[in-house]
Amino acid sequence: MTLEKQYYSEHPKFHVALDSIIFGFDEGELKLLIHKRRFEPAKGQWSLFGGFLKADESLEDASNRILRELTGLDKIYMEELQTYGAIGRDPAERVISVAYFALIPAHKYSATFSQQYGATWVGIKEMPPLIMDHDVMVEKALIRLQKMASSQPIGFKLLPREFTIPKLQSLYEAIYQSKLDKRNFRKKIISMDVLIKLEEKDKIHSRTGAFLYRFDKRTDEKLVEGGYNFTISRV
Amino acid sequence: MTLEKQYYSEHPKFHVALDSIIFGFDEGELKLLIHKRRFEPAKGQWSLFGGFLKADESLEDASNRILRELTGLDKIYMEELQTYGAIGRDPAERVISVAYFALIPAHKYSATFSQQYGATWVGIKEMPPLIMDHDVMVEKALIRLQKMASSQPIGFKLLPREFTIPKLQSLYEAIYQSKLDKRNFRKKIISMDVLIKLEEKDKIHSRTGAFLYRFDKRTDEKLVEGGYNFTISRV
DNA sequence: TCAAAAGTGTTGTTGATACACCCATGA
DNA sequence: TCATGGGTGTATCAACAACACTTTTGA
Repeated sequence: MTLEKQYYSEHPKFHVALDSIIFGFDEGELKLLIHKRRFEPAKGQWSLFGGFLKADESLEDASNRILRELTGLDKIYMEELQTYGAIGRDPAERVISVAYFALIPAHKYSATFSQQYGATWVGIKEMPPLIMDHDVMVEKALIRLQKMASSQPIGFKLLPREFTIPKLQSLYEAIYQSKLDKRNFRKKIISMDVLIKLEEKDKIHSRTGAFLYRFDKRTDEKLVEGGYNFTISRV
Repeated sequence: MTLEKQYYSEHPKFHVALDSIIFGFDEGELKLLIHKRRFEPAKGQWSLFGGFLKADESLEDASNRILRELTGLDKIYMEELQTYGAIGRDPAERVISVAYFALIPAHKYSATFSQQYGATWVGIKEMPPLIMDHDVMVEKALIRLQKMASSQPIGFKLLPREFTIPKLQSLYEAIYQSKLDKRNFRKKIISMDVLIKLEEKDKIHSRTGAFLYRFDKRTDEKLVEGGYNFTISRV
């Protein structure tokens, strides 16, 4: 045994898990993907999706694996939220859990996966209590999402490729949980130069019909990089 | 063996470590506290301070322990930066490392501790290469510090209790790594209502002497809570 | 007397807010 | 014809950026 092995082996090892706070936007509401836990402890209670870290994968790989298994989607936007390591957080055994925060375009999410894992979308306003410290994670993720929404164009990650300005506004309203002034919203978002106006209108969601837009990927990337200040007066 | 034990035990365990990115401000420069590693692998190379998580402590406790052992200081400002878990990051063994970002008032830091652990302050501009992924951690911490400086009054955590406005400005300049306009800086910081002007002047650092100020803890807390926008034109 | 740093105000510009009416459409 | 939601413009105000000279003092 080498010196470093000796040294390292003096120290305890821990289970390392991952938990995913998965946001989606649908029916004008910000939603969270959760399920009923399938094993003890707390079997049957509402929980975030998660899993244990495997020996041959990095944390990001593991988190991506969980998202892929669950949604069938790849290239989902994901970032680390925080790592939770309180001693009694898992009543069964000590587990260090790395929480990841993900944004998925809900319209792409196939319901077949949903059934397989018992996944359920719940509106964040109607969210049931979750197990362990999962509620704390969600609260922190929501704050992160709000900050993110005010510093980079976020709609890209949560909306379908084509969308109307009223839809985009309702996304921001769902994230901020407050109403916005539609004239100021439109003025601001257009001045940012990230939207490409299309010819067609969406006639499904209103009688008048609203013009469809697309995000301009190039501008979006520039804005993400530089960061900017997206403030819209809340009403 | 209970069901949950059985389930949990199917999964591998990992060493969990902590690394601290410790910033201080001294001699007009933003500095980082590092040392030469005392064991293999990479013995003798520059490294962040860190240590392994113990079975009976939470992550925050462990990070606080490391800071206390190292600096003799308690109640240091500290927050999680990110968790690093790439497979080959530690060449000896797989280690999941939670990086913490800390701000210490460098004037309180006693040199005796420094000797015991071989701690060395290095200016971030003159930083030597660090082991493993520690450089990446520092880079991320610096960006975090810059964002933090533009959204809450940060001087509180890095300066002595009494300081002059030119000192405070030089702290911001060190963080942003660019010069600021002193009239605009003064105007902005005073309008924020966090400073209490004292009677005395600091005559050590200049001939004219500059008035001393103190932070108003109450206002500071309000601003931290609400967040604000601290933008000063960079020159 | 001079070098070095502290301190001080104004103006132009930009961006945010507040706010009300008309239009298009399908039921 | 009416209810619903889409779309548009302006005036006020607050905040930021740019910018140069005087004062104090110790060496």
